[in-house]
Amino acid sequence: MEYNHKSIEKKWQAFWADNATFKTSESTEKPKYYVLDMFPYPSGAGLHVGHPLGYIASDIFSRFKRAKGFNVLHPMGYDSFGLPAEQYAIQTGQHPSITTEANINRYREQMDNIGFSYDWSREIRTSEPDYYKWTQWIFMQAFDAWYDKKENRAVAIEQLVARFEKAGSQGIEAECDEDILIFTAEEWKTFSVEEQQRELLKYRLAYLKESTVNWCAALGTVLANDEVINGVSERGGFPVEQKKMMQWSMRITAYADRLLQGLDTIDWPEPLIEMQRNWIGKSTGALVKFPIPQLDSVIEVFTTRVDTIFGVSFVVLAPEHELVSSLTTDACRDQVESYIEKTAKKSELDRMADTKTVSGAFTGSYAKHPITGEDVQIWIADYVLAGYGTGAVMAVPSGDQRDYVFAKHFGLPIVAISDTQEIEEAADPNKDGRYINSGFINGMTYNEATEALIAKLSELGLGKAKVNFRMRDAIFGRQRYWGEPVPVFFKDGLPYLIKEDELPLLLPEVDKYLPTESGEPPLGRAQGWKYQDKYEYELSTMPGWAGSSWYWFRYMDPQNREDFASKKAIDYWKSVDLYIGGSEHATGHLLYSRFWNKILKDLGYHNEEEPFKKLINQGMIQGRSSFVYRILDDEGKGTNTFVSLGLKDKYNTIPLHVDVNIVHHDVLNTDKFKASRPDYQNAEFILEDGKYICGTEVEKMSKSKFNVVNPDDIIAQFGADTLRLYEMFLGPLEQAKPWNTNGIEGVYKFLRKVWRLFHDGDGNLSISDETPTKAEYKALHRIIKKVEEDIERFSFNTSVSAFMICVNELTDLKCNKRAILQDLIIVLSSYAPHIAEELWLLLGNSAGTISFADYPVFKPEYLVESEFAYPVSINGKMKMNLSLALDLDQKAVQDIVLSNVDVQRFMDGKALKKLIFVKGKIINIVV
RNA sequence: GCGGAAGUGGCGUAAUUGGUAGCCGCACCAGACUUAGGAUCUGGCGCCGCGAGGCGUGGGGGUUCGAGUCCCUUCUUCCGCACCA
Repeated sequence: MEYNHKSIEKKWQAFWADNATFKTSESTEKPKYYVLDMFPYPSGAGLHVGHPLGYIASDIFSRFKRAKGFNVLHPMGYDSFGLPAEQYAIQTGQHPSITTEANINRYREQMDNIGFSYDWSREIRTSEPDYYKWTQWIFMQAFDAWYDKKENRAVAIEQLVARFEKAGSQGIEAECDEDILIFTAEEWKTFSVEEQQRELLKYRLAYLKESTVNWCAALGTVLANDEVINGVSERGGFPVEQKKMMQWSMRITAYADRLLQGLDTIDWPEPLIEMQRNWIGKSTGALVKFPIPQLDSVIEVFTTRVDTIFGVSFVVLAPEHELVSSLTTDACRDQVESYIEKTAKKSELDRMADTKTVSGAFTGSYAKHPITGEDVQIWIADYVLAGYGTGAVMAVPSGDQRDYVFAKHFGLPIVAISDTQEIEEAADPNKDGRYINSGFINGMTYNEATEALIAKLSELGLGKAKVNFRMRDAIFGRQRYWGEPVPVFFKDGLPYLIKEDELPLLLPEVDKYLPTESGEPPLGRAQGWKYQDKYEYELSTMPGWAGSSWYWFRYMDPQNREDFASKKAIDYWKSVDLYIGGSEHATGHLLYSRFWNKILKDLGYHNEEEPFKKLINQGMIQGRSSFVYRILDDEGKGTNTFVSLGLKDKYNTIPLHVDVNIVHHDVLNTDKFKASRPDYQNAEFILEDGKYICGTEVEKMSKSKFNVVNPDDIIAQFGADTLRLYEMFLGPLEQAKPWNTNGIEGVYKFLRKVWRLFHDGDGNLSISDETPTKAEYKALHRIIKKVEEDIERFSFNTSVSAFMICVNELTDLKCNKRAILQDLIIVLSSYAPHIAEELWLLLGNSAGTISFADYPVFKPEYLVESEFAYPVSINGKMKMNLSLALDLDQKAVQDIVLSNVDVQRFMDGKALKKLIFVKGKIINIVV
């Protein structure tokens, strides 16, 4: 019988499903191991060959760990709330749940074809009420919690209320809004319920507040910072503007330091850690106050270079700064107002693109320098961002390039403050010199000056040391339909949680998925959707990241109706040991998940500070587009003649994308091409060497570029095992690479060779029970060792190569020994499980037990040879073969070396200086 | 501009982590078998050279008996952030 991937793979996929082979339970003595994939959003396009790359790697890893005796949790589910299904619903009127269900079924079918070892009994979908009940529940925990800076953790809100009742707001250090009230216990008790609630809202981890948000008019919703890329929406690329709105937010900034520190404790790719660090953006500096006597007020600025304070020649406010209008003098009002109007008109995108032009306006007012008391001009300019620091900066032209350019442009003074500064051409921010023109810090070093200035400013009450973060709180509400309803109702304009036993708050039916006429979100269309028929529910829904920020817990105990997961399950599975997914989630999902994990930990639901111990980013698989070259006639119109790549420069041509599925090794199948479209029916070709060669280009894989390769097609032709091996063989897992079907035959051939090892020339099963030879053991144990080493360092591509070498050797040895083949297919079964299961059965084992078979133990003695020859160099130059025994000591080796005739001739009477040994093997002789 | 990753045959890649550069596969070439297939098998395949031999890991320099690997310098590509005070 020949290798028939179709029947084998269908058979074993059905077997695994029927026997629930990969169902996992917690009641076992085995050590646990949790392997997680980033669950997909089920889009309408289905999977292309790029999507399963990470899933294949995690499946190989899971199967390997299982074979090595671990109890492996390897689940899969769907992040099924999201924009595309809703956009489709708006266009067609079809309920997003219907589209989503259809897409999920398609995804499932495609995944099943690849032969993954998921425990499907644990499947979850974020859009199912059973699931989002707990997303809502977690929101409620965050609403009912505040962040105690003294304990450095989140604490239940009741404890804050208790402290207010006992001692007022005295002594409480919280991460909270800035406009909190100061009150005594007695005053607190006199507050009305509304007043108390309004005050508590300023402390809650999930809170409602008027804030500046990214508003995307085209999507009709606000977006979080990570959903805005270069000033446009991540989904759809629509323009985004800044707008003040009442919005739900999550107080992620309270966790900024812990999110930063945690990065040192997890095994993640360095680029990803760096991205999160930059996103959090911690900077240490000082807050300095510049008094404005005429307003009896101050301008607060944040600076990381307080040491340069004597170089301040002006102060700049963001145009949106609240003091601008009161500071502007009548003489300057026209200019200032027209400048504010001009910058307000600029979109976020324009403002970011235009960093070259210097612009600004003088307010006409002056602030007092906090140390010297001199007057400094107050300007406004859009290079100062309202959203960072205090929205105001002290300008030090000699030390900061932006201030320098601004000062040059508007003719403001530039004062050197260090004896090493060179400021003829540009600002010089160096910290190496001693200070000059700097009052009492003259002659000091950077560290001395910084310390002295902070002490001085504190003494004056005009400044203090301050740590600032770039990260903002995460906007949590979305004015969309297809998401989790926020479990909140409004009474007297204030938000209250619904009762826990009324969860889930079900997503109501609506007649259309568009905002209401009065501009409310789609949920405003729901008929009679009121809490206890009295109060209005919150109409916005949760953002896409809500459901994915805790899902790894739900897999631990997916059917639990009492808890998001039982204590027992959480104690057993703890956290994710290995997480595989794309780096595009660096500042979104991966940060939010760490955030929610910490909230739940603080509130006592588990003990793990970090959710994902080790993380691997699989590289993106790009498309490899193929092109044909249509010849243009004299008028520049397309003819029906196409010229092969090598000859195209002789003609005037236009490249056209051609479906990569009718191109083989860059050679076009001209018959299929003609049949592909009616207007190509009479196409003619100018060939080279009798072939039509296509041009290629690496692009994103997409339908419009005709470069999408569907895993189903590959599987139909070569089988799932070939697809799995080939995706790994393509290159290092973490590297981005284009998909190229050229070369897949090599992997397919390999599997056929494996199959033939078990069969004789006539295709009959042929297995010998003889004792294997040394050479056969050597081939086997090399692959056992190699695969083990490779899997632990996630180098799957080199393992596939090693399998090929091993099988080539065994083929050459005509090895059909049971002892060798059985162990070989156990090792292979993580990579190519279907063929391994089939061969396992052919060897007479019981069906479906290979996944849990005794994994072969590597025995180094099979790789050791007692005597062997290898090349050795003398003084790194001449190379000669030496025969040595491995177990000799170095003295004995030296004697052999010196007695060698070739060595003696080369030494020509010189003395032997030393022998260079590497791992017990001599590789160089120095004379 | 700042931060990160990476440059090796015609192509994807490998190299025991400082030790015979190019494993494995694709493509290509030659041969075998074949009523010819986009099949299978065998051999060859970095570059120059008939050859012995020489050169060779983006370029230049250095450390070392020995460098794809370490150091300095420079170029190129990709990714992330981007007026962050």
